[in-house]
Amino acid sequence: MKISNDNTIPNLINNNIDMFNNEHDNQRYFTKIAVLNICTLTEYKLNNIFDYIRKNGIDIMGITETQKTDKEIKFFNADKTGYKIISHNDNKNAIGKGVMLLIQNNLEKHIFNIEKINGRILIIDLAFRNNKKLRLILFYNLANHSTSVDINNKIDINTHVIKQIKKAKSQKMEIICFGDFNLQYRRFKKRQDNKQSIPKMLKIFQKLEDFNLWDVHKETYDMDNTKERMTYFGHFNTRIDYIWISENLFTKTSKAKIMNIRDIIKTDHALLTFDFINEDLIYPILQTKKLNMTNKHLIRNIFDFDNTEDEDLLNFQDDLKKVANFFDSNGSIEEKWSFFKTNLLKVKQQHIRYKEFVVNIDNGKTFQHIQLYKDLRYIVYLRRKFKKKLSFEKIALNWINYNKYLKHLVKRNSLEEINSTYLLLQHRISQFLIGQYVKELNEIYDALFSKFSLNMFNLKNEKIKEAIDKRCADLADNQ
DNA sequence: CGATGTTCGCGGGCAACTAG
DNA sequence: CTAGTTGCCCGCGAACATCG
Repeated sequence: MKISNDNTIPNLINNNIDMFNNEHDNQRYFTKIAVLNICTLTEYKLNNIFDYIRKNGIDIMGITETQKTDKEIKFFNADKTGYKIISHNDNKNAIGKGVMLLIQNNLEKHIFNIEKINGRILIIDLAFRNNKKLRLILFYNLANHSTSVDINNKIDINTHVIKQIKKAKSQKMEIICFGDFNLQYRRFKKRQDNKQSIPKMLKIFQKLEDFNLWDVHKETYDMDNTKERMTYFGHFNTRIDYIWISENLFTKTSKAKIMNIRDIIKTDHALLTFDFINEDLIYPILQTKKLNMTNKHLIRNIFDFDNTEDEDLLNFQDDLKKVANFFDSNGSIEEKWSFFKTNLLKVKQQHIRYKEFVVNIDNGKTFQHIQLYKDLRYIVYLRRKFKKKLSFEKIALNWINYNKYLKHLVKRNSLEEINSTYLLLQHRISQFLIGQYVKELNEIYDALFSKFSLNMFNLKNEKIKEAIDKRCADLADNQ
């Protein structure tokens, strides 16, 4: 098991934020996710669920098999305080289908995209600061697969899910894929271990693993080596409910549980929960984008015939002739190309020396990516937030994080003259001093700007000098 | 929702001008 | 000479747009 070495430890900063909102102690630090097959939703059950999630501080709760239309759920008389309901079902034929998501109000406003498929899949995309995105995929698969039609439908649902995961991966989103899969991992594993062919239905597990998603409960309980924990208690007890999450989330997971809450809510499934440290996801420390240092110079290899020994050149020609005999002039253009790539290039690399050639990326065009410019933009961004009432409140709440970053920024640009300003020393900020804060931000801005323009000036001069030098060299060569 | 980019109108600052 | 007027430029922020 590979885990990246990001050992995020709870720190003082976040504890302070907790104190700020003293409602639930850990709420701000951990985000809790749960999923339950409700086995037909009723008004009574819904109220019980709300009661339960409020008590346990669950942020996002997935419910499967509601068997109720969106309208019916809308008119349930339930105390929804603090949460929003997003339900989805096939409104013509709601039986045996229906998924629903209960999401905390302060997370709900981060939603920027909702997709609903076949009354069985509910996809919700959330966006957070710093280009962090999270995709929730809640799904409830067909329960029976006795007929070939059912099997095909089941596979169809699976492919939908896989497609959406693929899309999310390509957009670098974190993924939580959870729900009642109605498929047993155990069966997949057995087939795989015995090197038997895997039924199409079960291939979804293969895909999930290929996408580097983790079955959080399997890993937490170490089910591969110990006894399996069941999630469904019917004629046979089986494990068919899962929460699969992307690697980054998995590394930040603190707890994962399979719980029996059947004495509170009547259903034949267990409740699955897990929580993760949300520090870098939902309440991040503000940062501007990091510079991509690896791409600063493009290194290309160029063959250097002039400096290659004569002997090697002769060998090269001999080998080339030998290889050329295998060339198929009737082949397609792709075949010819791959022939060239695999054979000729190989021979060339064997005999001919090559030198490294560094391609400089034009700095003038990439000035927007230098740290100084980013910092400059950051000040503008911060100043704007200060001036707006709503965003000011947000800043006030998270001031310690902003303050920390601002201090970093000042230090990074070694703006000594700014170091002792009022703004940087405050642990709390007051709305009555906004004018003062903006003034000080302007000071920082001015200092940064003068540095920036100096930088640009130097850069420009360098380029001019470069151009002149080059011309001189050309001139000398020509004479 | 958040990040980023773009457009556009407003007002301050400044210079040139003008009326008293 | 001075106080007020006009016109212009520029920077800023609000608002809008776009993407994911």
